[in-house]
Amino acid sequence: MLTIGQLAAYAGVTVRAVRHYHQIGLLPEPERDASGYRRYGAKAVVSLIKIRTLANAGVPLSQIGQMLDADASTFAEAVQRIDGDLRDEIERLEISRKQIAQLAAGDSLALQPEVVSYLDRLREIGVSERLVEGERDGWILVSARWPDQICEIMPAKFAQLDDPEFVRLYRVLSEMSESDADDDPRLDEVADLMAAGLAEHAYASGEVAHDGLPFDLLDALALEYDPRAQRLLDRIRERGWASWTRAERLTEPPG
Amino acid sequence: MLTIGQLAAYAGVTVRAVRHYHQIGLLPEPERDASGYRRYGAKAVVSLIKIRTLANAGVPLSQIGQMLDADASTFAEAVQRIDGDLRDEIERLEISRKQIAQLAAGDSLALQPEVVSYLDRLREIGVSERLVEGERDGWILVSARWPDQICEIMPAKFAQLDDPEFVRLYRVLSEMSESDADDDPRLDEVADLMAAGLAEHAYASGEVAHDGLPFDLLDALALEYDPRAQRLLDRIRERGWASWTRAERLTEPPG
DNA sequence: GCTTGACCCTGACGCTGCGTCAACCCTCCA
DNA sequence: TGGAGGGTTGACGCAGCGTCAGGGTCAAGC
Repeated sequence: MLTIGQLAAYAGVTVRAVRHYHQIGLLPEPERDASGYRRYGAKAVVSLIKIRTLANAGVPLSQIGQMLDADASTFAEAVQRIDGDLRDEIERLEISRKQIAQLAAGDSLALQPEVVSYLDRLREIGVSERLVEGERDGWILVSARWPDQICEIMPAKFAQLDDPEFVRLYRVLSEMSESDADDDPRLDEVADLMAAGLAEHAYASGEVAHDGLPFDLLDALALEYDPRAQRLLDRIRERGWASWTRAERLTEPPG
Repeated sequence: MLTIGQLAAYAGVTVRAVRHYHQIGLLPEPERDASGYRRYGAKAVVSLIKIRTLANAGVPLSQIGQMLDADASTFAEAVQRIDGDLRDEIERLEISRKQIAQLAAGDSLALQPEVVSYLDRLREIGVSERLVEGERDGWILVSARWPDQICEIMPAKFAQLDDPEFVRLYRVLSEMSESDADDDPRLDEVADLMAAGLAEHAYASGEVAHDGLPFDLLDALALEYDPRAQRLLDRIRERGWASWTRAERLTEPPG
């Protein structure tokens, strides 16, 4: 007769594992000797080895019991099912690996490569790191909800980079965000540039751009990054636009 | 301001998950409104999306916090580590799949194919299902501890199948195990056949066969399957052998 | 003003397969 | 006889939430 330690050693498992199998009813509790020790026979060793064989093959403990006393076809069925589960799990992990491989650079976190290179272009034209981070978070919001629209939106954004007025807009915004001044004299210039950009964009896209995008959230994000953005938002609204993120008119343009 | 439900919906996670991230300190607790509801701003949405991006990539929650405020090289390092973990996990599952693929037939549970075909051969020569099951469990014990020796042992076992005396031995054993008789007249014949087989085997292998094999366990297994085996064991010992499973002499043969 | 349904809150257990104490008992060997 | 190295039960811990239970709140319709 074997003690639990000998049994476990024979099957190559821990004592704790054996006791666990008892607890969940997978391995029957054996007789006890006078001092309360469990005493095992050879059949227990065989049972334990069978259990471990299935467990090593990825069968959940909860199903091993049924499988051990199933007929051949039921067994084969269960094997099929478990193999399918394993396949799914492997697939999930493969996807994870692909995803993590895309996380090489910091910016690419949750962003498509087009957006990453757009952000790099912003840096090249002299936009401050702070403003770029704000842009990045905005794009994270957009691409989280409308990942498919990103590739439709980006070409227009890249085109803007060739527009000297757009470049100037971003540079001035950069400087303003770096300064500590509460009320910057360049606010009106920036608002004019923005309004012009919005008008152009509205013309280009026929004012039907991207319904359902999280504009409120984008505005809120900007305000959280810099509360002074409220002043700019007010100026934009004075010029008849709903927000800088939205080519949508509140009022018709004069004339 | 967003409620927890809106936040969760935006990031595509459950409310429970968000609360969990609060609990483990991954996402900071936001302000509460007058009625105690959590109120979130846009930055929380961004944070949550970043968290989910890493989590979906297989990063453990416990490491996401550090990764989010790590510099590029630390981040890349962590990515490497996690990718390695994922690879290991996938490999483990692949092995599981291979193992489970080998469990197609019932007998092959924990047994190499050689053994399975040996058992099939036993069936072919008319050995009862009961005895085959006993053999099978014996081989499970042997191959659990000495899987590498199986391929050394099996050829000799297959050779025995061509020996008419061996075949007769197994057939008689079969019949005896099926009967209910407590004391079978054929015991002596069987013991003689066994002793002869053991002598042959001892000669063939030079009496040095397979030290450390679980002979006691094999004997015990047989006795558990059929306590009447004890009588047979006694007869074998009378003939000078330690056990039927062991080509080892207790006493020198007469003459 | 009252109900209804959809949210929100905290607290707690459940799942998987054991690892790892804690606190105590039993056996064997020097 | 004492200490090492077994054994016993009981309990918490792990990851990442799901899922109650037992409340309070909000907006809307009657």
